[in-house]
Amino acid sequence: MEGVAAPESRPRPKPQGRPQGRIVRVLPDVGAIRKEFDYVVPSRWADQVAVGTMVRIPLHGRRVAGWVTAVDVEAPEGVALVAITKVSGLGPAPEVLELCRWAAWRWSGKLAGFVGTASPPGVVRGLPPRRSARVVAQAPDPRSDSDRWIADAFDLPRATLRLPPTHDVLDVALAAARRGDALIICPSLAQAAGLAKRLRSAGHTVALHPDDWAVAAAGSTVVGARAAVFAPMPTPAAIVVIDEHDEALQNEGSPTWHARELALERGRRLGVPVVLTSPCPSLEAHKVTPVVAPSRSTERAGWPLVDVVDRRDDDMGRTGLYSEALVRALRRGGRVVCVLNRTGRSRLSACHKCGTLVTCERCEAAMTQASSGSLDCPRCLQSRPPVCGECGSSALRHLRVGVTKAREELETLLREPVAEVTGSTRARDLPTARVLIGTEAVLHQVASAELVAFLEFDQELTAPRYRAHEQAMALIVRAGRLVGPRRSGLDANRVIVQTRTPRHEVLVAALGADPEALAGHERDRRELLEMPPLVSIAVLGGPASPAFVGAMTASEHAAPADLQIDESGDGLWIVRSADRRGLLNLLATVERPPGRLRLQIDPMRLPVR
DNA sequence: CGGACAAGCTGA
DNA sequence: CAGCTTGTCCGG
Repeated sequence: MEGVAAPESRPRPKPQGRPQGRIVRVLPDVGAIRKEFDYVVPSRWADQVAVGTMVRIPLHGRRVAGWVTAVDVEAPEGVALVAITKVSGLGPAPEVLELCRWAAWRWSGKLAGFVGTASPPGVVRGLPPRRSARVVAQAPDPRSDSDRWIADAFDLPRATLRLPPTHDVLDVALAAARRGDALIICPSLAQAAGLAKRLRSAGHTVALHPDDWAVAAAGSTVVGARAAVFAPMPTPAAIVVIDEHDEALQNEGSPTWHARELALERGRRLGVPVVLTSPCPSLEAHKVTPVVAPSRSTERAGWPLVDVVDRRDDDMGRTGLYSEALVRALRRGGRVVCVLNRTGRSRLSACHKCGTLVTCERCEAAMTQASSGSLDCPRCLQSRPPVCGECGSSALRHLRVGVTKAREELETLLREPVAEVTGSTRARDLPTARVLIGTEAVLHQVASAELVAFLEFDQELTAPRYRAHEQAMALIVRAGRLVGPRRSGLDANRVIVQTRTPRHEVLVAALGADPEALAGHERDRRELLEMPPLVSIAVLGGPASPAFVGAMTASEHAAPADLQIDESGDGLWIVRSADRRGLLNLLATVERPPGRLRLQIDPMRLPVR
């Protein structure tokens, strides 16, 4: 990309009648400004500005940062141009800038936000020389026979590789890097750093995004988390998205951009293959790529052993969270991880004496008990000591216990220390106890285990979120990576799932190592319920949303014929259409009313009515 | 975003 | 009506 290359001087036609110098268009790095402005470049810097260059500009009495988005533009009539005050350094190349423009349209976001994500974390004045030693990288893949199907996926313009949970993704990364400079996107930076290290051991020059921005811009394989989809790459040869089903690939805040979709778009524009990997491909991946899978036997071999414990006939009042089958398994040796997706001590309690449900005296919502013991109302944030509101007794029965209480119960049951792992536990100071318990965060913290037990999986299966089934499957996949591939034997590593719905399609698919079966069911359901990806949804919020919805319905711009607008209470509006392009174009063209408007396109979580 | 400027409000 | 607050506009 010329825009990124180190500046070199070459003759340019002198602009006529404008002795001040070249004129460039600049996008200011100021949140609320969507406009671009024209500036003069003093002649001493003329050779240093290209599309993407980061500059400082005077704007309305102050100096702000910005990006050059066009050079040698036609000067606007009747406006006295001001000069840029500084050339700060290199920024995203034109190719990435265009990708940012597309992203701003696709997720109704601000261009400056995306360009900022695509820019280096510090000032980059020049690029390091490209390192070309790739001797080891050219070595043949020792596993090329069994992994032929992986390399073959790169011969398609785009594909989803259904890689079993315990299959090493390094094989895919190597297959990509063998083709040249590869862009490899992982769900987390920690995963990216680990993969980068292993690729380097294999002889590849690897830039870890965003820290090694300049190395990437000079030309190398790039590994990073979701923002790496904007990494500078002069000569990309392939793009890989690892675990495309992982929610971490979508930006949590607004705009809700998704690295999978950006990777597909970037690959299409560059004409390079995009390979998504996942043990349980999302419906989004199914919709836009062919799914390439190994043989059934290879796939089965890469899934964990899953045991489903049917709790329908259990006396749960007596056994609580721990079935007899589970307790037997927990008592066997080895590291054990229990997962219960409820924080605190209890989510629902009743008085032990009078039986009254513990509710908030102000709003009557069920109160939750935190680890500290205090009762908190999740709705109106009232708080009170743990006593019955009716009779004042301090003896409470926990009807839906949280992790804190579950840990105490398990410790009593096993007569050995049980440690609670929370989201804030640092990986290096993981408790040394054999038995760990926590919310799903524990699956991110622990690297391996002999047993992973989901104490109450129905909560995941019935969660009021439209992606609940895919999310539940992703939890089993994650657990499977801790216990490893299936082996025979009574004491083999396994995932245990306690449930009252043992024939649930998620569990059937996990038991049979057959994620495709789940995808079929899920597609039908999403179609019926009009949920993404079969329709596109925009969630509008903020004080300006009623005015915006009004402007949308009154707009003479062609709206999609099936446009559907619903108010969901709490000031949110849900706008739906199966015609995504039409919906996005409408959102982009409707005049923005003054005031704050929050816009989320196809968010991971929808407000449920 | 944040400065400029206008229009509105308060107190004497 | 000065002096201040609040709102709206707009940037090259």
